[in-house]
Amino acid sequence: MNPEKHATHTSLAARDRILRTAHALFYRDGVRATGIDRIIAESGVTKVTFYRHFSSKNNLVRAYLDYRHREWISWFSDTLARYGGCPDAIVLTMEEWLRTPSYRGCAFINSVGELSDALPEVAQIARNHKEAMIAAIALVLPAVHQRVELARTVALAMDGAIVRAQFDDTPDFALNALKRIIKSLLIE
Amino acid sequence: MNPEKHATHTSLAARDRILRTAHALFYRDGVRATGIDRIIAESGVTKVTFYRHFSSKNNLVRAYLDYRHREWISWFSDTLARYGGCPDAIVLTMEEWLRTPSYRGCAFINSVGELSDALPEVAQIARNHKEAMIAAIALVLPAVHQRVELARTVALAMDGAIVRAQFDDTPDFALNALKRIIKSLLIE
DNA sequence: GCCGAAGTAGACAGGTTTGTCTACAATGGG
DNA sequence: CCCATTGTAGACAAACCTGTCTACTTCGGC
Repeated sequence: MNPEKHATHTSLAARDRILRTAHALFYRDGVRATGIDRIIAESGVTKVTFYRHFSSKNNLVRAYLDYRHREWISWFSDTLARYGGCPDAIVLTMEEWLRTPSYRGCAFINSVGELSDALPEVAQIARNHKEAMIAAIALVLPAVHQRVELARTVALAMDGAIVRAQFDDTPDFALNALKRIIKSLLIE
Repeated sequence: MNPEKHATHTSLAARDRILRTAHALFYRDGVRATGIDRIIAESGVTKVTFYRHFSSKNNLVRAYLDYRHREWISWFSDTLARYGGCPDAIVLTMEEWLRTPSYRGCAFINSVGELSDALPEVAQIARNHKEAMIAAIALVLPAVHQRVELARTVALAMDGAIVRAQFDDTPDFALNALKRIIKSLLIE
């Protein structure tokens, strides 16, 4: 009855392949620009298999955003810790991300711009994602009071750097500006 | 020979109606989500008329971004001046924009996310737009040296506020965070 | 008054989109 | 060992996309 419990390893592999392919294509080319047929062909399944796992493209988009959220947040938390879990870790972690060759901005910001009318809950999904990002940031900030409010402000500057690095040739300016803003906020 | 010189007032009206309709729909619903047929129907022209003015959808998109750029920059400069042309005018101008009911974020950030592969020059168009925005900001900042560099940093924070306000219910947090960042940057 | 530019209505081509359908094979747990 | 689940291949429907085409009208400048 419960598909989660009855899923075999082969079915998990098929579902997983679809989700990974969708993630790669949706993130790289955009959700609207990517057709179901393309995802089906590149993940090596058939249409029936696909529609048995995801009853519609919108459901696949929801699964993609959920998958992206979990992957990105765990990568972000781990990388902040790897760089020492101090305020400086923020810019270093961002630098590592923004210099990734496959970097194409924030999947959630991009999806809100693309889908706000077609998939209304995407705004709420984006808010949840940013809230988790803010919580991770707060952990590496000094324990001033209103630490979460400070983390929110830092997160807003990060979003500015994220979109700026998306259309600049190099992320250098975005990273320098972010560093300057964080330093300035922490001096007070 | 020169279509600019031979254009009659009726033809200008038709071209203008198409451009305004395209602007409204592209900005509200996104470029990929808006079909040519819809723009044609809502601007009250026929397909032949449309394709006489814009030889392809991509050309219409370019014209839309150019139109948006000129309109937005002149509104932004005027509004900064209207609020006194001082640093405080930045947040007040942003507040006026972000509280507009039709607010849907920055047309250029949205277009980069949607079209970066389909229309490669959109990244350059976005950079040009932000450069003009930075120049307008610099005019209201105190005449410190490196004023333009300061304006660039302020612009990055504005971009953060722009995307944040796009998926929040109210722009209150984005505006407060922006105010805090600008104040902090100007204290030094 | 003629001619070119710009307008009208609407059919059409060729491609792409999402989603359904039939028919059949493999496989693993009760 | 049987049967539900999951998989395969591929045709199909119905809508939508961009762009072209024919055929006719309106209007302004030379």
